[in-house]
Amino acid sequence: MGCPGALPGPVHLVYVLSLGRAAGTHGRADGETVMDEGQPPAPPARCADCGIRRLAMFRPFGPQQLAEVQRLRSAIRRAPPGTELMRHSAHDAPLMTIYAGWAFSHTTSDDGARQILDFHLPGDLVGAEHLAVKGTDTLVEALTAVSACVFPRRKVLAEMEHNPALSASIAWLLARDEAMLHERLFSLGRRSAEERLAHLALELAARIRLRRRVDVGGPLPFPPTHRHLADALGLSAEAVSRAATRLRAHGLEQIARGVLIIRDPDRLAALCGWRDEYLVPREML
Amino acid sequence: MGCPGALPGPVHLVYVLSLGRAAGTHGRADGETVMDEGQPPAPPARCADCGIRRLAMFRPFGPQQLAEVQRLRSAIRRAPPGTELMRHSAHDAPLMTIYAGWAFSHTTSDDGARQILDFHLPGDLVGAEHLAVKGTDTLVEALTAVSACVFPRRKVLAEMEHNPALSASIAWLLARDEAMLHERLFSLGRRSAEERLAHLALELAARIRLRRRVDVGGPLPFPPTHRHLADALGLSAEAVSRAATRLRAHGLEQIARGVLIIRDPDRLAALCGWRDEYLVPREML
DNA sequence: CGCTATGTTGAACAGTTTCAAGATGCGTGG
DNA sequence: CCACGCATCTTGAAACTGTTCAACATAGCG
Repeated sequence: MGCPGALPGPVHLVYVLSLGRAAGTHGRADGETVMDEGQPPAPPARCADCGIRRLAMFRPFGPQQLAEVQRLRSAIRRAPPGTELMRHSAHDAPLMTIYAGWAFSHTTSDDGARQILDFHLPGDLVGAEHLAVKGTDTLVEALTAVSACVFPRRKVLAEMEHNPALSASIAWLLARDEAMLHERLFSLGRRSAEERLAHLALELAARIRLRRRVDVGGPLPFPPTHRHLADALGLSAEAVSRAATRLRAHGLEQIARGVLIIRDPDRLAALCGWRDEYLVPREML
Repeated sequence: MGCPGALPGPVHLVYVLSLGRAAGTHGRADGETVMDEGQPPAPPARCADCGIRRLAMFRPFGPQQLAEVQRLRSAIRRAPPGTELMRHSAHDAPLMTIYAGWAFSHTTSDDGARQILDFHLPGDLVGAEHLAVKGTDTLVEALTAVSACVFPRRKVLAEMEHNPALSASIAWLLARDEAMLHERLFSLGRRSAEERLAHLALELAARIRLRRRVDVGGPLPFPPTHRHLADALGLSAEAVSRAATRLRAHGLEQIARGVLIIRDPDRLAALCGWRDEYLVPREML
């Protein structure tokens, strides 16, 4: 999905993560919409040209499968921060793959409590969990300016019926999601505020690095505010602030102005019981 | 998986959920192991005879696909309560479908804190999330006496490559899991002890009823202890006890001696913001 | 330059944990 | 059938972690 496939190799995606320059947008397919509400770079017209495709989170796709996937794409969407990208309770909520920028899914209860369920980075497939069940009013919102490919639910389901590679790929991504959710569940259930923050920072750092394949110790783009982190971690924004202050004071990590710096990965990992196996793909056969 | 397929219809599965009489176990396929460590009823030899197959949580399977799935099964396992059924970190952790009894997955940190990630009821596929990524030391333990079908990971992966129905079915089950995890995440992040317990009780009651298709208001089998509930909800056993006492006093629900009674579904649902859409299958096309 | 969103810090409060003691229930063996 | 023993559940009181409310600081943006 979202132009999956191909083998890993040297990729320059820094511009995608940091919202730098825009990519070319010529030669669209028939019937494709481009909703241009923001400034992030739009994905290329042909999936084969898509840098995202090479990222580690996709299973290899052959050229003909890639072409089939590209036919499923119904639109390209660009949107500024804060835009509601998707409402899963809607009858025909589509699937999306983030091409550039960050988004997040969340649920809000009647009394206004918000729980962020996941952050979405470039290359992530969003909404696959709602292929099967209608979720409970989950919203996807752009955290930064975002560009994404849109795939209609019905088309994807129809294609899955006779395209094992697509089904397997989606199953694969869902499995990875589930592993991440298990870790998050452990955080909310059994870790202290400080440990939760440390763990989330390490997870997002690992996910960013899987995409960039560079700069292991350096500053990483990190758009979420304390409020976002609090709503993801089941805390108040004040608790996040205090936890962040303590981690910074101990020289472990630093979050400021949209940038995350992991200063002492080993002590951080020891603090929160971090292990990275759950993000690393398993050999499939 | 675990004999999926077929359309809903009148089914008598009370015995499976309550661990009553055993089913016949003749005519096994070649090379199939039967590990008999306990007393629960074993699944039938032929997937086509499997009552579980008819349950709502599976997508329809044709007869030939059913036969293919049956060929993947490597063993049948019966085990008493407390048995470690599976260790996901193991190199070749298999997949399992529960046929009778309850199980649960959990992770335990170095300092002994346990987080239960999910409960598994008859018909549930366990371990699919580890097809793609090696989880972080997740263990599956029998909560009651359990019988289950075992499928080797490699065989399933190989079959998925060219069997879209299987891939789609697994994607479907993973999607349902993810929706449940989202709800659980909301619980741990944003609900009080009382609300968490109410919500979990409603969810498990709904899942039991999806299998039994009977007895909507009556007593339901409910094996988890306060300790299990606490570890699933991110609470202490004492907090669960206090929450349960309050819910009972208000005439909302009652948990005692392995039996759950939902006394006032409407007020319970209002209390915790329960909605059932996330368990109900969406029309696929 | 000033507005607004975000981050920081303090103090009172609340919900949950922890520790502890006792009650209840259930299976086992006499 | 009853007595014992162990696991589970219940209840109380103190301690703790995080929440809430409030004031202020800082940064980014028009």
